[in-house]
Amino acid sequence: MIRVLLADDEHLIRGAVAALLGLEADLEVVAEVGRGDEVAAAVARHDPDVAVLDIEMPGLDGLTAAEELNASGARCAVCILTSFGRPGYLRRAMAAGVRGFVAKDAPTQELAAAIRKIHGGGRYLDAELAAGAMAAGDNPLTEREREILRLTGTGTETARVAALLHLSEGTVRNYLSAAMAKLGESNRVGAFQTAREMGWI
Amino acid sequence: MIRVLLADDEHLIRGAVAALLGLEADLEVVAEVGRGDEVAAAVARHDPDVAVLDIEMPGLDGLTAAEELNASGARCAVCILTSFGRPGYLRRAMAAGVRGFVAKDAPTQELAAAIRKIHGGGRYLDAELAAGAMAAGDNPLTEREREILRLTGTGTETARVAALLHLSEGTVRNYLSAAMAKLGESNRVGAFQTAREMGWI
DNA sequence: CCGAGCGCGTGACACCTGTCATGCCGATCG
DNA sequence: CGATCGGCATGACAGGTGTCACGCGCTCGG
Repeated sequence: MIRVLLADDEHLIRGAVAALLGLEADLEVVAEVGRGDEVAAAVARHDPDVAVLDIEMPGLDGLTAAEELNASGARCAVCILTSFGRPGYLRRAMAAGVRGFVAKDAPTQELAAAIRKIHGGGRYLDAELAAGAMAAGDNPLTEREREILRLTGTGTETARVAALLHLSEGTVRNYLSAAMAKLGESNRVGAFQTAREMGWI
Repeated sequence: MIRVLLADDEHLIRGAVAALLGLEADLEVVAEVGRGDEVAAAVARHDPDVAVLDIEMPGLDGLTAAEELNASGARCAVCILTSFGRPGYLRRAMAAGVRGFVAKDAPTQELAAAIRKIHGGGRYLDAELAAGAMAAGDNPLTEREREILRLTGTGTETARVAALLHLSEGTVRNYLSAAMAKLGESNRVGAFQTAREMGWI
């Protein structure tokens, strides 16, 4: 019996996935959490064999939670289950020691297959996503660029961003310009969108 | 036995929701589709009692599909199941004759409860979402404003937007200015984000 | 009927943005 | 060690952006 922990902020979906896994004779969902920052405690308490983590979650995102588990030397294998097969996500997941990466639009049986595979010590990657990640290459943005892109991407005015980061307005514009050049976009809106699309923010 | 049609573009999630509903003795999933433009044909063929539609789908979004069903006088009741409880979505759904609206982060049992309720001729609305929709009020944007906001929101340069719509650049900027005023934002990025947040685009 | 209101469309002006040249500092490497 | 490269930071300039006043046509309600 493979003991599974499920982390996803959408309660109904979490229950649905639990129902799906419940149909498998060799899988048992032993814990469910709805926030990233509850993952570590739940793993400690229930000692699952496999943790299935969504990425977009309140508190702490699934990738950071996976990094945390890895750093603390947790025994359980981690499988990411996400809507967004963004290249940057896959990279970060691999770097965090994640062994499985499944998209929410993968075939129905794929999650159970991934869980079995990684529980056996193997890895499970969606071929499409892996190819996409290879093609996209590494994240070219620096930390400052990401930070400024994040802020301006939510509609924050340049002046406010500058104030928040204790920078001159010109400097903020310059980071945006650098990000735009790296991303091949001609304005901040496009730069933000493609950076997000790539999972680089 | 209530016959249910399921429409969601995320294959694995669709299967999971089907598994969830399969646990209910009085519900039967008779058809699944992954695209909005396949909903009408599937309804015609399988004659379900209730159609559960996601909003974000390729081909045709769930709200438009619901409008289509309503216009064609289909017998089946429609329940929207979505990640995003945006006020504008709920409004459009109500206008389309949708009788149920459930968020993907609602409690696990809520979907089955909603299906039973609307199959019995009632309505089922998430109280939180309904309150939010009331508070937000109507969509203040005109069609032109929405169109231009959509385009600039994906990074398209003003000049290109103007060319696409056969307008002067000044006119494009003016529509954006109007949208910004209506949304209480001071730049196009913020305007796009809040318009999307509200489900007004 | 006819003014009021609204959506559409435009150009001119002030201001914000994107670009460029420049400098500083720490890390890497022959 | 000195050279080189990459990240951080800034100001000046040109061009794009947000605002405003204005005009056109349509649709209501008085």
